[in-house]
This record gives sequence, structure tokens and C-alpha cells, in this order.
Amino acid sequence: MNIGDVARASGLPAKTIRYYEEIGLVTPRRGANGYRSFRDSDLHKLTFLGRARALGFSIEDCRTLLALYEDDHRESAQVKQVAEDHLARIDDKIAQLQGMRATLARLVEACSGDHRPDCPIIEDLGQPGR
Amino acid sequence: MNIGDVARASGLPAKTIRYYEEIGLVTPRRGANGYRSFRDSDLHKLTFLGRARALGFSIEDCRTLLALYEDDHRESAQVKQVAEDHLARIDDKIAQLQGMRATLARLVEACSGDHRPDCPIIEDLGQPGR
DNA sequence: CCTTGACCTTCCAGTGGCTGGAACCCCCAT
DNA sequence: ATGGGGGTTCCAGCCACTGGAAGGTCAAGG
Repeated sequence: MNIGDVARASGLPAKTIRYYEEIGLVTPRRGANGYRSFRDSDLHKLTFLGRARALGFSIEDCRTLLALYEDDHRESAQVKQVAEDHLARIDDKIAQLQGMRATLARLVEACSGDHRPDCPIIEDLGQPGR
Repeated sequence: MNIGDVARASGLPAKTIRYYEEIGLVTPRRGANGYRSFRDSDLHKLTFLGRARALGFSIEDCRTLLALYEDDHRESAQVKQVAEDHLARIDDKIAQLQGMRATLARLVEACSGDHRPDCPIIEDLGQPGR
């Protein structure tokens, strides 16, 4: 399979696949013409990566998960640990965004949004604390 | 005021303040020794920026908001528009993260997390579709 | 006067995870 | 021979900083 084929099959852009090769996540062979030649196992890996990335795992997490994916002697506890850590980070992010959202929503609601310059949003941003 | 003073007062790292100067968000004067010399108005701007950034506004949004902050003839509708757009982006992000969270939490729960290799998380990631 | 140490300066490089573009090669159909 | 749709490499850029090196400045203490 050429890069275009695996791109279509995995849903990843060809550019991303080249990048993944560059950082050592996949190592396709090369044909006589210099083209990358992907095996089924490469496609599986790329699909795995696409899915893991879609769940927000970092590239380094993906590297770890991929190693576990390939390792018949993995312990599910290792996988679970990575996933739980990631889950905690997601929760942090959500909490942070919800904090912003709450403040912002309050300000937006308080702003008349008309032709006058008075604006609670600007006023709040001008305040040091909170 | 030197950069250290405004850094303490605004809560922004000195590095960040230099960066903000570089991209034209603040333009402190310079003393005879080459040191940046910040006026009160500069400090106000930096505080404003710190607050806006903490609410997740992009640098470009901050540039716009800062211009409105400085403009006595602004219309609050302009400010509100920027804030509402940002709010919508935050909501998108929260929704996306909650989607990830839901999937991930389900998988984590299903994983026994013991010494055996069988793992629903890895299995799910290995699946092409959702 | 000299040293120390805290402060300031600039410049360069790196982060994460791609993405766009230029310039070029390869292969097949017309 | 030509055109189009693959493929290749390499370089630059995105965002918003952050770290570090190498050096200049200033005030206090010995």
C-alpha cells in the first residue's frame, strides 16, 4: 500500500503519516522507487494512532500505548494507568474551561451590547484580581 | 517601573511581557540604560492582558479587546461580539472534551487493570470505526 | 574600590502536533 | 509527448510562550 491508500483507510492525512514515521511511530518499508510501502500491520498501527489521538492522548502516550498494543505480555493495569492519567488531565481541562465559561457567560449576559461604550466585560478585564 | 516590578504587579512572567512587547501589545519606553520603563498605563494593559488570557482569549482577541479597552468611543456590542464568539469556541471545546471523557471513562471502567493482557481499552483503540 | 548578587538586555532554540508550500520524481493513459 | 495524479524531500510557520546563554547595570556591603 502507498501512503495515499493508508491515508484513506486510516483517515489520517498523508502529511501526518509522514510525520509519524519521522518521529518513529511507524516504520514503513520502501519500494524500489522510494515510495513508502505499508503493510497491514502498519495500517493497524495508524488506525490505532488515529483513534488514540482522537481520544486526546498525547503523542508520547500514543507511543506507550502502541508499545502495549504490540506487546502480548502487557498487563492491562499498565494500559489502565495511562488512560486514567489522561482522564484526569481531561477532567482538569474541562474544569478549567467550565470556570472560564462561567465567568465569561456572566459577563456576556451583563453586557447590553449596544452602541454605548459602557461594558461590564471590559470593566472586569480591567480589574486586577479575580 | 522596571520589568520585574510590572511582572510582580501584573502576575505575568517577565518573559511574557517582553514577548507582548515584541508582538506590539505594549510599548514601554526605555531608560538611558536600555531598561524598559513601564508607566501605569502599561501596567493596566498588562493586567488586562493577563486577565483576558486567563479567560482563554487568543492573542488576536486580546489585541482587539485592548483596542476597545483604550477606545472611549467603543460600542459595547463590539466587545460582546468578541466575547460571545469566544464563548462559543469554549463550548465547542468543552463538548469535545466531554465526548472524549465519556468514551475514555467507559473504557477505563471496563478494564480490569490487572496482570493479564486482555484490555478493552487497547481493543477499542485497535478498532477502526468509533 | 571591588565584589557580589539581583536585576536587566538580546538572541537563539525548543515546545506539540501538525500543516502548507515549493520543487522535484514516478507512473500510467491518451 | 503530454497531462494528471500519485509520490518524495525539505523548509517554514502556526500558537504562545519558555529556557538558556552571554553579557550589561546597579546598589549595597566589605
